[in-house]
Amino acid sequence: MSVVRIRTRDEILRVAAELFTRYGFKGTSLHDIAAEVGCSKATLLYHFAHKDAILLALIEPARQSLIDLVARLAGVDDKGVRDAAIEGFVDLVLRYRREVALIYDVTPQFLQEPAFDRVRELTDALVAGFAGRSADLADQTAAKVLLAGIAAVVIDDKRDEGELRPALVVVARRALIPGKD
Amino acid sequence: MSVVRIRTRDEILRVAAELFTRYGFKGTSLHDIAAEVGCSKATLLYHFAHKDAILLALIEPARQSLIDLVARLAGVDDKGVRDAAIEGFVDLVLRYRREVALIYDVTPQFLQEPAFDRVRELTDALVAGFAGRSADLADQTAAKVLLAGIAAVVIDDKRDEGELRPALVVVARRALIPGKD
DNA sequence: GTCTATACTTCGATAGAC
DNA sequence: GTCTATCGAAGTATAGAC
Repeated sequence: MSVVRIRTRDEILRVAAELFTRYGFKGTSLHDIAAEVGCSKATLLYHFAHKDAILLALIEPARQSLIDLVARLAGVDDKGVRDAAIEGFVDLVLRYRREVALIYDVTPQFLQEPAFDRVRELTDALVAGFAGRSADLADQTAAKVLLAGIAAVVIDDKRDEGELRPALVVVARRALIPGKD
Repeated sequence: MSVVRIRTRDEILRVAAELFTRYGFKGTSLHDIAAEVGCSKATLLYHFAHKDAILLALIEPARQSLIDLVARLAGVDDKGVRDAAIEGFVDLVLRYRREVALIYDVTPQFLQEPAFDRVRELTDALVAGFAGRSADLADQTAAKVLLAGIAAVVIDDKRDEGELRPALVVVARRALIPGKD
């Protein structure tokens, strides 16, 4: 029945998230996941076409949130877009820390996956937001540095969201607000 | 003879660097390297104990430069350490762009390698330098963001060193110089 | 519709001949 | 120092049980 299907599928995702986070994507075999779930490798591949599809399913919610954020920023005027982008992105990566870590674990290997097709244009839009839609190359470079740096810190730093959030917003504002040095 | 040994070894490194850069570490098999070099897989593994050892040999010069930079920063006083760290790090990653990209390609998988044992303490020393040896958590967070962000941009951005260097130094200074927002 | 058994392919690595 | 042959493990694929 579909209840069982969903249960098994969810259990696979739960176990895979745990093992991918602990041992990395490449460090976790289908055999490992199947053993922990209590099923066979073939059962995994009944629910997911291949190993990659398990990871893509895990990061899908984060990807949707990124799409939503970029859509929201499109409606913000040039004056407010920088702050909206900074706060929106910091909130997003703090909310999806595990997913961000998984994405970093498998890039650049996964960048050619169809599911990643639009990710490049999404991050480009975010960079434009961080740069306040400036055409200046130095502003865009600063935006790229902050975007990648914030994501990396959220993965690596174990402090909780309450401590991390203000520090990340402050450094982004300080680096991206022009005419201060 | 040793001349031949060195020639083959160097050729393996040359080909491996090219293939790793183009297809990624995981996307390049020993078979691929051997075919391009014109030898067998067993010959590769005569010169290098395992596949990982080829990559470690490729990034060794960059690792040595990082050790040198950290040693140099230890002799700089608190007042000048931030600028020295920023300029030293930007120069280093621009000099070893290919190696930095290779490292990012294989982390976090390689972080447990013995050769990476001291890398964590080296980057910690660099973070302290970026933060001007401040004990403030917000300063240290800003330092981590800039360090990771600069490395990521150097990998991703195809502009040459002359264009990139000033933009990177400026954003780091702006973000890390306190009392400006 | 859900799952098992099993076979196929590729990969990193080893053994032993020359 | 280099080769051929082969191993074990991993990801993948499919036929068929229930």
